[in-house]
Amino acid sequence: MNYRQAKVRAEILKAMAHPVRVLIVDALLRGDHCVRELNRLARISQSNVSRHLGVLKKAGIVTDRRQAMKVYYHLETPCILKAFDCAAEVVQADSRRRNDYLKSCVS
Amino acid sequence: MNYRQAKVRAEILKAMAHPVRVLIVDALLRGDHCVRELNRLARISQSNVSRHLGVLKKAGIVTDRRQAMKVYYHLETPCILKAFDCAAEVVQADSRRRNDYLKSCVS
DNA sequence: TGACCTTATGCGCATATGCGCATAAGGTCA
DNA sequence: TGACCTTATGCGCATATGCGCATAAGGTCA
Repeated sequence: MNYRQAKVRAEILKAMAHPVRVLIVDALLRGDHCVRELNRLARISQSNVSRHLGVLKKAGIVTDRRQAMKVYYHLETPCILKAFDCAAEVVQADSRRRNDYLKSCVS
Repeated sequence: MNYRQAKVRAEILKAMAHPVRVLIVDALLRGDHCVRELNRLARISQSNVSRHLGVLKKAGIVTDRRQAMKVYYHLETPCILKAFDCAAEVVQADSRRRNDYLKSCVS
Protein backbone atom coordinates (compact mmCIF):
# COMPACT_ATOMS: atom_id res chain seq x y z
CA MET A 1 0.00 0.00 0.00
CA ASN A 2 1.31 3.46 -0.87
CA TYR A 3 0.80 6.68 1.03
CA ARG A 4 -2.00 7.89 -1.22
CA GLN A 5 -4.07 4.75 -0.61
CA ALA A 6 -3.35 4.92 3.09
CA LYS A 7 -4.52 8.52 3.13
CA VAL A 8 -7.85 7.60 1.53
CA ARG A 9 -8.46 4.88 4.10
CA ALA A 10 -7.41 7.15 6.93
CA GLU A 11 -9.84 9.84 5.76
CA ILE A 12 -12.77 7.44 6.05
CA LEU A 13 -11.71 6.09 9.42
CA LYS A 14 -11.29 9.66 10.58
CA ALA A 15 -14.79 10.51 9.44
CA MET A 16 -16.13 7.96 11.93
CA ALA A 17 -13.60 8.58 14.69
CA HIS A 18 -15.68 10.83 16.90
CA PRO A 19 -18.11 9.84 19.65
CA VAL A 20 -20.97 11.92 18.24
CA ARG A 21 -20.48 10.47 14.78
CA VAL A 22 -20.39 6.95 16.22
CA LEU A 23 -23.69 7.67 17.95
CA ILE A 24 -25.18 9.03 14.74
CA VAL A 25 -24.07 6.06 12.65
CA ASP A 26 -25.40 3.72 15.29
CA ALA A 27 -28.79 5.48 15.20
CA LEU A 28 -28.87 5.42 11.40
CA LEU A 29 -28.22 1.67 11.42
CA ARG A 30 -31.78 1.36 12.74
CA GLY A 31 -33.27 3.54 10.01
CA ASP A 32 -33.15 6.99 8.48
CA HIS A 33 -33.45 10.00 10.74
CA CYS A 34 -33.69 13.72 10.32
CA VAL A 35 -31.40 16.16 12.10
CA ARG A 36 -33.95 17.08 14.73
CA GLU A 37 -34.50 13.44 15.67
CA LEU A 38 -30.78 12.81 15.99
CA ASN A 39 -30.44 16.01 17.95
CA ARG A 40 -33.00 14.71 20.47
CA LEU A 41 -31.85 11.09 20.49
CA ALA A 42 -28.20 11.88 21.06
CA ARG A 43 -28.78 14.96 23.23
CA ILE A 44 -26.36 16.96 21.10
CA SER A 45 -27.01 20.52 19.99
CA GLN A 46 -28.62 20.91 16.57
CA SER A 47 -25.71 22.80 15.08
CA ASN A 48 -23.30 20.18 16.28
CA VAL A 49 -25.34 17.28 14.89
CA SER A 50 -25.61 19.07 11.59
CA ARG A 51 -21.90 19.63 11.43
CA HIS A 52 -21.06 16.02 12.21
CA LEU A 53 -23.56 14.86 9.60
CA GLY A 54 -21.72 17.10 7.16
CA VAL A 55 -18.50 15.24 7.92
CA LEU A 56 -20.14 11.85 7.40
CA LYS A 57 -21.74 13.05 4.18
CA LYS A 58 -18.49 14.43 2.83
CA ALA A 59 -16.86 11.05 3.49
CA GLY A 60 -19.62 9.27 1.56
CA ILE A 61 -20.82 7.39 4.62
CA VAL A 62 -24.30 8.94 4.62
CA THR A 63 -26.54 10.60 2.06
CA ASP A 64 -29.33 13.08 2.65
CA ARG A 65 -32.72 13.81 1.14
CA ARG A 66 -34.98 16.74 1.80
CA GLN A 67 -38.58 16.06 2.76
CA ALA A 68 -40.59 19.17 3.42
CA MET A 69 -38.87 21.05 6.21
CA LYS A 70 -36.75 18.14 7.24
CA VAL A 71 -33.58 16.62 5.89
CA TYR A 72 -33.36 12.88 6.33
CA TYR A 73 -30.03 11.14 6.54
CA HIS A 74 -29.42 7.63 5.32
CA LEU A 75 -26.53 5.29 6.15
CA GLU A 76 -25.01 4.40 2.83
CA THR A 77 -22.48 1.83 4.01
CA PRO A 78 -23.67 -0.42 6.83
CA CYS A 79 -20.36 -2.27 6.53
CA ILE A 80 -19.32 0.38 9.01
CA LEU A 81 -20.64 -2.11 11.54
CA LYS A 82 -17.59 -4.24 10.92
CA ALA A 83 -15.35 -1.41 11.98
CA PHE A 84 -17.37 -1.12 15.17
CA ASP A 85 -17.15 -4.85 15.80
CA CYS A 86 -13.43 -4.61 15.45
CA ALA A 87 -13.33 -1.67 17.78
CA ALA A 88 -15.18 -3.74 20.36
CA GLU A 89 -12.83 -6.66 19.77
CA VAL A 90 -9.82 -4.46 20.38
CA VAL A 91 -11.25 -3.33 23.67
CA GLN A 92 -11.84 -6.92 24.74
CA ALA A 93 -8.39 -8.07 23.66
CA ASP A 94 -6.94 -5.19 25.58
CA SER A 95 -8.76 -5.94 28.81
CA ARG A 96 -7.83 -9.62 28.43
CA ARG A 97 -4.17 -8.62 28.18
CA ARG A 98 -4.53 -6.43 31.22
CA ASN A 99 -6.05 -9.33 33.15
CA ASP A 100 -3.24 -11.66 32.08
CA TYR A 101 -0.78 -9.06 33.28
CA LEU A 102 -2.50 -8.71 36.64
CA LYS A 103 -2.57 -12.50 37.05
CA SER A 104 1.13 -12.72 36.27
CA CYS A 105 1.76 -10.17 38.99
CA VAL A 106 -0.17 -12.19 41.56
CA SER A 107 1.22 -15.63 40.80
CA MET B 1 -25.49 2.98 22.60
CA ASN B 2 -24.59 5.64 25.15
CA TYR B 3 -21.96 8.33 24.87
CA ARG B 4 -19.41 6.44 26.92
CA GLN B 5 -19.56 3.40 24.65
CA ALA B 6 -19.42 5.63 21.60
CA LYS B 7 -16.34 7.31 23.00
CA VAL B 8 -14.53 4.01 23.44
CA ARG B 9 -15.27 3.01 19.85
CA ALA B 10 -14.27 6.42 18.58
CA GLU B 11 -10.96 6.22 20.42
CA ILE B 12 -10.04 3.03 18.62
CA LEU B 13 -11.11 4.28 15.23
CA LYS B 14 -9.14 7.43 15.90
CA ALA B 15 -6.06 5.40 16.71
CA MET B 16 -6.11 4.04 13.16
CA ALA B 17 -7.28 7.18 11.43
CA HIS B 18 -3.95 8.44 10.18
CA PRO B 19 -2.18 7.60 6.92
CA VAL B 20 1.07 6.64 8.64
CA ARG B 21 -0.74 4.39 11.09
CA VAL B 22 -2.68 2.78 8.25
CA LEU B 23 0.64 2.07 6.52
CA ILE B 24 2.10 0.63 9.70
CA VAL B 25 -0.89 -1.63 10.37
CA ASP B 26 -0.79 -2.80 6.76
CA ALA B 27 2.88 -3.68 7.10
CA LEU B 28 2.29 -5.49 10.39
CA LEU B 29 -0.44 -7.58 8.78
CA ARG B 30 2.37 -9.30 6.93
CA GLY B 31 4.41 -9.98 10.04
CA ASP B 32 6.12 -8.32 12.97
CA HIS B 33 8.53 -5.50 12.30
CA CYS B 34 10.87 -3.36 14.33
CA VAL B 35 10.79 0.42 14.27
CA ARG B 36 13.78 0.72 11.95
CA GLU B 37 12.19 -1.59 9.39
CA LEU B 38 8.95 0.36 9.42
CA ASN B 39 10.90 3.57 9.22
CA ARG B 40 12.56 2.33 6.00
CA LEU B 41 9.48 0.63 4.53
CA ALA B 42 7.18 3.58 4.97
CA ARG B 43 9.83 6.25 4.39
CA ILE B 44 8.79 8.04 7.54
CA SER B 45 11.24 9.50 10.05
CA GLN B 46 12.18 7.24 12.93
CA SER B 47 10.79 9.56 15.58
CA ASN B 48 7.52 9.81 13.74
CA VAL B 49 7.16 6.05 13.30
CA SER B 50 7.91 5.58 16.96
CA ARG B 51 5.31 8.10 17.96
CA HIS B 52 2.60 6.55 15.78
CA LEU B 53 3.46 3.11 17.13
CA GLY B 54 2.95 4.58 20.56
CA VAL B 55 -0.57 5.62 19.59
CA LEU B 56 -1.38 2.15 18.24
CA LYS B 57 0.07 0.52 21.33
CA LYS B 58 -1.89 2.76 23.68
CA ALA B 59 -5.08 1.81 21.83
CA GLY B 60 -4.29 -1.88 22.25
CA ILE B 61 -3.96 -2.48 18.53
CA VAL B 62 -0.31 -3.51 18.66
CA THR B 63 2.01 -4.92 21.30
CA ASP B 64 5.79 -4.67 21.46
CA ARG B 65 8.64 -6.90 22.57
CA ARG B 66 12.27 -6.01 22.93
CA GLN B 67 14.86 -8.19 21.20
CA ALA B 68 18.42 -7.01 21.71
CA MET B 69 18.65 -3.46 20.37
CA LYS B 70 15.40 -3.64 18.51
CA VAL B 71 11.77 -3.39 19.53
CA TYR B 72 9.44 -5.54 17.49
CA TYR B 73 5.81 -4.61 17.05
CA HIS B 74 3.04 -7.12 16.63
CA LEU B 75 -0.47 -6.57 15.31
CA GLU B 76 -2.76 -7.76 18.08
CA THR B 77 -6.09 -7.41 16.28
CA PRO B 78 -6.03 -8.32 12.59
CA CYS B 79 -9.79 -7.71 12.53
CA ILE B 80 -8.61 -4.23 11.77
CA LEU B 81 -8.64 -5.50 8.19
CA LYS B 82 -12.41 -5.37 8.27
CA ALA B 83 -12.32 -1.69 8.97
CA PHE B 84 -10.05 -1.26 5.97
CA ASP B 85 -12.34 -3.31 3.78
CA CYS B 86 -15.18 -1.08 4.80
CA ALA B 87 -13.10 1.98 4.12
CA ALA B 88 -12.47 0.67 0.62
CA GLU B 89 -16.17 -0.09 0.19
CA VAL B 90 -17.10 3.45 1.15
CA VAL B 91 -14.73 4.81 -1.45
CA GLN B 92 -16.25 2.57 -4.11
CA ALA B 93 -19.83 3.41 -3.16
CA ASP B 94 -18.91 7.05 -3.28
CA SER B 95 -17.38 6.93 -6.73
CA ARG B 96 -20.40 4.91 -7.93
CA ARG B 97 -22.70 7.64 -6.69
CA ARG B 98 -20.56 10.24 -8.40
CA ASN B 99 -20.80 8.32 -11.66
CA ASP B 100 -24.56 8.01 -11.35
CA TYR B 101 -24.72 11.73 -10.81
CA LEU B 102 -22.59 12.45 -13.85
CA LYS B 103 -24.71 10.12 -15.97
CA SER B 104 -27.88 11.85 -14.81
CA CYS B 105 -26.38 15.14 -15.91
CA VAL B 106 -25.63 13.84 -19.39
CA SER B 107 -28.92 12.07 -20.10
C1' DT C 1 -48.19 37.54 4.91
C1' DG C 2 -46.23 36.49 9.35
C1' DA C 3 -45.28 33.23 13.03
C1' DC C 4 -42.91 29.20 13.43
C1' DC C 5 -40.05 24.95 12.61
C1' DT C 6 -35.81 22.91 10.67
C1' DT C 7 -31.24 22.99 8.97
C1' DA C 8 -26.55 24.72 7.59
C1' DT C 9 -22.90 27.64 8.36
C1' DG C 10 -19.85 31.85 9.68
C1' DC C 11 -17.14 33.39 13.52
C1' DG C 12 -14.20 33.11 17.36
C1' DC C 13 -11.96 30.59 20.63
C1' DA C 14 -10.01 26.50 23.14
C1' DT C 15 -7.90 22.27 22.64
C1' DA C 16 -5.84 18.36 20.08
C1' DT C 17 -2.83 16.57 16.72
C1' DG C 18 1.30 16.14 13.93
C1' DC C 19 6.02 16.73 13.05
C1' DG C 20 10.98 18.12 12.94
C1' DC C 21 14.84 18.48 15.74
C1' DA C 22 17.69 17.21 19.37
C1' DT C 23 18.85 14.06 22.71
C1' DA C 24 18.79 10.55 26.41
C1' DA C 25 18.55 5.73 27.37
C1' DG C 26 19.21 0.93 26.28
C1' DG C 27 21.79 -2.30 23.97
C1' DT C 28 25.95 -4.46 20.96
C1' DC C 29 30.51 -5.46 19.78
C1' DA C 30 35.44 -4.94 18.79
C1' DT D 1 35.61 1.25 27.46
C1' DG D 2 34.17 3.75 23.43
C1' DA D 3 32.06 3.86 18.90
C1' DC D 4 27.85 2.76 17.12
C1' DC D 5 22.94 1.30 16.39
C1' DT D 6 18.07 1.61 17.83
C1' DT D 7 14.26 3.60 20.11
C1' DA D 8 11.36 6.91 22.86
C1' DT D 9 10.36 11.37 24.14
C1' DG D 10 10.68 16.59 25.39
C1' DC D 11 10.10 20.96 23.17
C1' DG D 12 8.24 24.28 20.16
C1' DC D 13 5.52 25.42 16.52
C1' DA D 14 1.96 25.04 12.77
C1' DT D 15 -2.30 23.29 11.63
C1' DA D 16 -6.68 20.76 12.42
C1' DT D 17 -10.66 19.83 15.04
C1' DG D 18 -14.61 20.74 17.97
C1' DC D 19 -18.11 23.56 19.77
C1' DG D 20 -21.20 27.39 21.34
C1' DC D 21 -23.56 31.19 19.67
C1' DA D 22 -25.97 33.71 16.38
C1' DT D 23 -28.21 33.83 12.21
C1' DA D 24 -29.64 33.18 7.35
C1' DA D 25 -32.16 30.26 4.28
C1' DG D 26 -35.70 26.99 3.15
C1' DG D 27 -40.05 25.35 4.10
C1' DT D 28 -45.10 25.03 6.44
C1' DC D 29 -49.49 26.55 7.74
C1' DA D 30 -53.23 29.40 9.63
